[in-house]
Amino acid sequence: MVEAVPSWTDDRVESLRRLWEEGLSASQIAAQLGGVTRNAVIGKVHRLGLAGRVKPNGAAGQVTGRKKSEQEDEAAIALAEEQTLPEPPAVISHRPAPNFPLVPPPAAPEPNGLAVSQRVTIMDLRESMCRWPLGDPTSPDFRFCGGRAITGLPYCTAHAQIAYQPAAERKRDRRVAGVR
DNA sequence: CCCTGATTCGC
DNA sequence: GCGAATCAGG
Repeated sequence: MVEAVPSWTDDRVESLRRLWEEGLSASQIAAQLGGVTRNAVIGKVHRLGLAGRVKPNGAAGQVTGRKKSEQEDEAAIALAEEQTLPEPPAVISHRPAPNFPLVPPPAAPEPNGLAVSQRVTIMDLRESMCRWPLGDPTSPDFRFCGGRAITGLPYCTAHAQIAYQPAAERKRDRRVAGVR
């Protein structure tokens, strides 16, 4: 099933607006919307006149003035242990993945040429590594995707798109109130 | 190197 | 209008 590339439907623009205002970076928004690049997001944001956020926001982005080395390593492990099961970021406005497949996803678009299945154990999990679960968490064979996660998100671009699929399009006519 | 948004410009 | 390429910066 090859879904046509969505455009900037009212739905998506709505999400874009909210996510942007919530302080997510363009790349993060792009990952969640899927089908668009951060450039597309930025371009749209400007066209919408949303550019210029008063909130630089480094929280969801990079850690400013932080020594990232061992610390982040432990942080990643702690994070992983704490959430062996998938956790939907609070910023998600749609719905998180209904269920996580216990098998690797099909081929995922990786423009960066990253390996799709760079599975790693919890011990090798590092910050900025995709934490998409693979297998039974109680099994010794349990692994994480391990690909390069989008900064601020627990998954790589491929898994982020699977995890954050936009809610089914509302086909219910809601134009009763305002047809325009 | 990783990332950020801003801008340009061909489509 | 759209978004890749590019720019300028952290």
